[in-house]
Amino acid sequence: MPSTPRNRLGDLERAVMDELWSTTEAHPEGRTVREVHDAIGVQRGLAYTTLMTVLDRMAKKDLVNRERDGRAWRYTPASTRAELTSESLHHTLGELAGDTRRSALLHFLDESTPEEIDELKAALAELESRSAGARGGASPGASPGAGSGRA
Amino acid sequence: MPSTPRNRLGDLERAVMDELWSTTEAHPEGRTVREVHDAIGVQRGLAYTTLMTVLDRMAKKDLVNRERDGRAWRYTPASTRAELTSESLHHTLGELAGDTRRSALLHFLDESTPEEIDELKAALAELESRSAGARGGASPGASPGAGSGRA
DNA sequence: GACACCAAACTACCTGACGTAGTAGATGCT
DNA sequence: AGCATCTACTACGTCAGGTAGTTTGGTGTC
Repeated sequence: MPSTPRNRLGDLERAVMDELWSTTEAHPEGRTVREVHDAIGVQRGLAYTTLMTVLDRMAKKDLVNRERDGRAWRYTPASTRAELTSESLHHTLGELAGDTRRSALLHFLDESTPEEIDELKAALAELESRSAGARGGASPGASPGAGSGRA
Repeated sequence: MPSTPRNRLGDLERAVMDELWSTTEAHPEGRTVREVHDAIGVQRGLAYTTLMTVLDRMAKKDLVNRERDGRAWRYTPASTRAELTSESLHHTLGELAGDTRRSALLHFLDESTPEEIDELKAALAELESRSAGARGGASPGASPGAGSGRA
């Protein structure tokens, strides 16, 4: 479990997570500092050590995991983007009492696009069909088709 | 419109908003620094000027509005708790691509309590009944009775 | 009118997080 | 041994937030 807040990421931290997330399929073993630096640091004119420090801090915050690979570390995201987002949503809503939460949700939906609302409905339906399926013979683990494939 | 990010509040800022929110009905005119200090500053051992500074900053960030009352200012929340929460939710989800967002929502729902899910469904229903009502007059009865209970 | 009081304005300091990076030490390869 | 590369440690600037002191100006009072 996270040992430190790990809420709102900084800009570079966010960029690092994006980089790690977007390459987890291609590099399940994780990425080294060098690779991350090449991917996002060079174009920003950042020093190698900057990425090293940032990744080190992120590991301490349990935003990423790391594993030795020879003399280097390989970093992997500790959570998926979806998980982290979900966490953030819960965090935001968690401080509210039930009735206020209802009101906040209403506001939220009120300012959502039809697409977003459809996504939400789809997720709700998915959840329901899953729990319905669980009564007969569950197939856990398998995430929905949408999953992680990013643009 | 907000001139500054106004996302994530600090602890004291949050406490101040809570205080303002929880007393808007009793004090629609808003509260003075003195009152806020008495309400939440004294028990924390904070100086009067601390609350003054914090409220001043919050006004500059458009988190609160203020209005003269004799020589003092009266502070009122610039948004309801629900609005600010909704804003935060949008902000969190706004950075995601459609498919990732769906996945995030699914995760979110997955870790939500049945009550929370019911609240969400109620909000969705409320939204729908409202737009239906706009068309020709369905029965908007929907939610109100549901989860709210506590103070 | 002088004075005390109070609120506001201004200024300052500390701390923690983040972005940034240099230097030193360890390790492995040739 | 020499060199490259990686990690560890340290440091610094900046910004936001929490904290509070000092100064200024208005108001009521005697």
